[in-house]
Amino acid sequence: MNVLDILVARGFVEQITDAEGVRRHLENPVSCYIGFDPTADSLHVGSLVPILALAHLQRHGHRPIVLVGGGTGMVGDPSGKTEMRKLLTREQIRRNVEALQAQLARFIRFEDGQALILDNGDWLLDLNYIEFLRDIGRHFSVNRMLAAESYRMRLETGLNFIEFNYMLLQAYDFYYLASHYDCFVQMGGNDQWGNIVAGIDLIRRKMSKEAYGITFPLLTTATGAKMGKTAEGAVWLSAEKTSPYEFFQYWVNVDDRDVERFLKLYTFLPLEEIRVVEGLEGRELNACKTILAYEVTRIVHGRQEALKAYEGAAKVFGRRALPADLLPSSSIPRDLKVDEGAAVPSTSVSQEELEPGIPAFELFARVGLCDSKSAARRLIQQGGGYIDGKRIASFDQPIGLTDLKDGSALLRAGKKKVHRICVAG
RNA sequence: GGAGAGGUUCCCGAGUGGCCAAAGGGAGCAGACUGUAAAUCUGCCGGCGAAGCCUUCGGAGGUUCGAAUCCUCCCCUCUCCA
Repeated sequence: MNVLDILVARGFVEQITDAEGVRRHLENPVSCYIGFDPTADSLHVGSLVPILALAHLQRHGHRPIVLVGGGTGMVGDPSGKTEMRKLLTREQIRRNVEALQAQLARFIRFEDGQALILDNGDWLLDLNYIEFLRDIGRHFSVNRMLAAESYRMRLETGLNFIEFNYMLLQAYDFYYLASHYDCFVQMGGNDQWGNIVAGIDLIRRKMSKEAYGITFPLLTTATGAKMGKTAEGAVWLSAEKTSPYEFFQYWVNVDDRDVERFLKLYTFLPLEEIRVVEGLEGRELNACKTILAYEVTRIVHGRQEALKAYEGAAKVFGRRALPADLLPSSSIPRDLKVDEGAAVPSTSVSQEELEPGIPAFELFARVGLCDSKSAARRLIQQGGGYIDGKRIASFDQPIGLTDLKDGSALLRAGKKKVHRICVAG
């Protein structure tokens, strides 16, 4: 089966420059690249679709090229954005590039040249301006660029020259990879369409060769929110920025309507198995969400962490039966025994402090369950503060040794946020 | 460079001397209802133990008993002109 068909079937494809051409091109092992912006020191859930697309490609014998934008990051892509991004310093970009490279290695095998990871800073940073203008710039029609959909929003609010230039740089990247690495396929988010097409045009003019582009849908959740955004901000792939437990919870809490779509996109479970989900409704979907969460967490953080997160959730919210015939390819343990010390965040408090007791609202603020003491007070006054499942009656109720069983207690804010406290030492 | 418009609390956006911690909407949070879902309804939504106090309306000064609101300078954005 052609990878393209798989990508289409799993919902990865929004637009293709030339479906037949791409299919033919992918008959043989080829290279295929996606660029990642080094705007932060970690990727987030939004990057998962491109990453997994490359992983699928690799499974089908193609060679993924991951391009980290150490050069383009200096400029900033205006595509589809309302505002200009802050310019990062070279130093920040260098650090981010390194972090992203390490992260990407978790998803794609780079050994023995099965995949490449490149930094476009290597060829962009030393470009000679005049030469670049004469070689590359002359192939671009400003009229056409101005008409590009990706710039439209910015044409309304304002666009400066450095950003306007971005398209040339990305087109040049594609051309560079085509000529140096024999890579004629670029993929990216749908907002990259204009940049990708620009590269294809450049390759045609400079090399008289055909290149191809595939774009992914820009995902939003069923409620219309951007994928991977929560109140706390982005859901990151790095365990330091978003703990595996939080990450797991993000997926458990997806909207019913998103379950099937996400299983196809974010897991490697076979499509035939996922099809079963279509017939499920209501609470029946909960087991699917658990498996979805487990699978994605496993792909991102590894099996150990995924298990810990699953156990932690089971401990807080109770176990849920997972039918043996539901998504059987998943390696999730279906007879989970909940262990002590599962992945619930915890804080230890000294004996001396617990002796007299700490006012509940202070404790909630201190362990990070609430942003401030005021917020904690409001929470508890509204009946959203619990200790070991019992609602805390007043915000300044002291929490002391007598409230702890076996030296620990489970604090809960609202329905989903929990934190364990235990006696220090 | 010239002319004009504007920068308000997470976002959008009112407010043009005291009644402003600042309308309204969105987001978010809690409660009810549930299924760790959605929708709906109710409450909350700068900080500080409360009365009260402290910090906030691009930045720095100034006028005033009192400023987000008036004045000066500066920074930034947009529109039109060159």
